[in-house]
Amino acid sequence: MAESLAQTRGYNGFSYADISHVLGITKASLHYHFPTKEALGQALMERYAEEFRLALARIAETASSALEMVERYVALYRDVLVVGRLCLCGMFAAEVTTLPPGIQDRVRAFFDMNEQWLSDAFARGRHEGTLRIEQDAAEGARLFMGALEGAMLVARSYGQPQRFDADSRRLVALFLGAASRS
Amino acid sequence: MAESLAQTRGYNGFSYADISHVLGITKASLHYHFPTKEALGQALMERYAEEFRLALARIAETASSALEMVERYVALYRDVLVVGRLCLCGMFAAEVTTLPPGIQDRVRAFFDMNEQWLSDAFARGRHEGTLRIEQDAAEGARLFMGALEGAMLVARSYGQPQRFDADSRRLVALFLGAASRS
DNA sequence: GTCTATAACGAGATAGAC
DNA sequence: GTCTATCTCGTTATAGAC
Repeated sequence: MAESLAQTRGYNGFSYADISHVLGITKASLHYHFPTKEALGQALMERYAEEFRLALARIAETASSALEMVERYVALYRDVLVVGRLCLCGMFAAEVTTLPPGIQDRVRAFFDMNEQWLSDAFARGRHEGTLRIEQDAAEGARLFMGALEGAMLVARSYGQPQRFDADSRRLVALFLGAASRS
Repeated sequence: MAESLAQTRGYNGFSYADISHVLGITKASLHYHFPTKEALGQALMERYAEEFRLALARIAETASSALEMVERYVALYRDVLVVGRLCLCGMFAAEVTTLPPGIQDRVRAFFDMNEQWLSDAFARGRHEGTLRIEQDAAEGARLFMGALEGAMLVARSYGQPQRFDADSRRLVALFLGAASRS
């Protein structure tokens, strides 16, 4: 599928021919659905962001603590890493200078959404008394998201998801923890 | 220059033609110096890693504290970000599945070198009593390096190096700080 | 070492039949 | 919607003159 190829090889690393082989249809048929590669890239980003948005909403509704929210957030990333992919937006962010502007905008919008959600999670942690870090929740959210993207990037280049696990555990522990045992 | 193009657009985002235009020579002449793109990519990685190695050695020799080591390490990354580039290895890490194996190896070797150096810096911080984090220095080094790579990636997609500055300041503060004022 | 010229291939994209 | 056929362009790479 196109999404998988984009997350594995990047926007400049896959072609209409690659997708058509996997799907068993011709390039011309693909162009019927997505006239240009820009349109294809936009559709990919749109769907990816929408599914991620839904997943985050589900977590926010059902999680019983800020810690659980963040741990399940990390698991979303881990799930794509273990199958050899990167976050689609992390991948596109690396290639951003070569992307059509319409796709660049969507990359930033995805990051914005993630930062907002994490910011809410950390604010909840503060309310619960489990936030370990004194700082502004929004600023912490940026650091956290960037650190996760980087941890994925490096871990995948080694083919070792465990590297991501170690990093993400430490990272979560830095931000949130059990309430003080008083 | 080829290095700049690779750090800005990625391995799959530049061509012999791009470089030849910038250098004012023909593609054929470029092929005389670098017969294949794989050879060109390897040469790029080799030089980048060697210059980084020298820069790190200089810092380790002249820095007067672990905090200064790490701050100057962060400045190395910042310097490439402010001119719109990524760390060459961060970029290549995103494209790693599309790279010739000989280049993949060098990407990992670069990360290994960075982790080792940071690990030494944190060990020094522990010796000085400025290490804030209880953990294994090597594990902290991985988290730190990955977080910096990710912070660059995200900051550049916004065209805002200040994002990187905010993240890196927080990150450094998490790991190292002034000695307790006792 | 650098050039012109060209090969060989894959990319994104279109026309038009079915 | 999917196909065959084709186009145009950019890519890596080579041959051979200067």
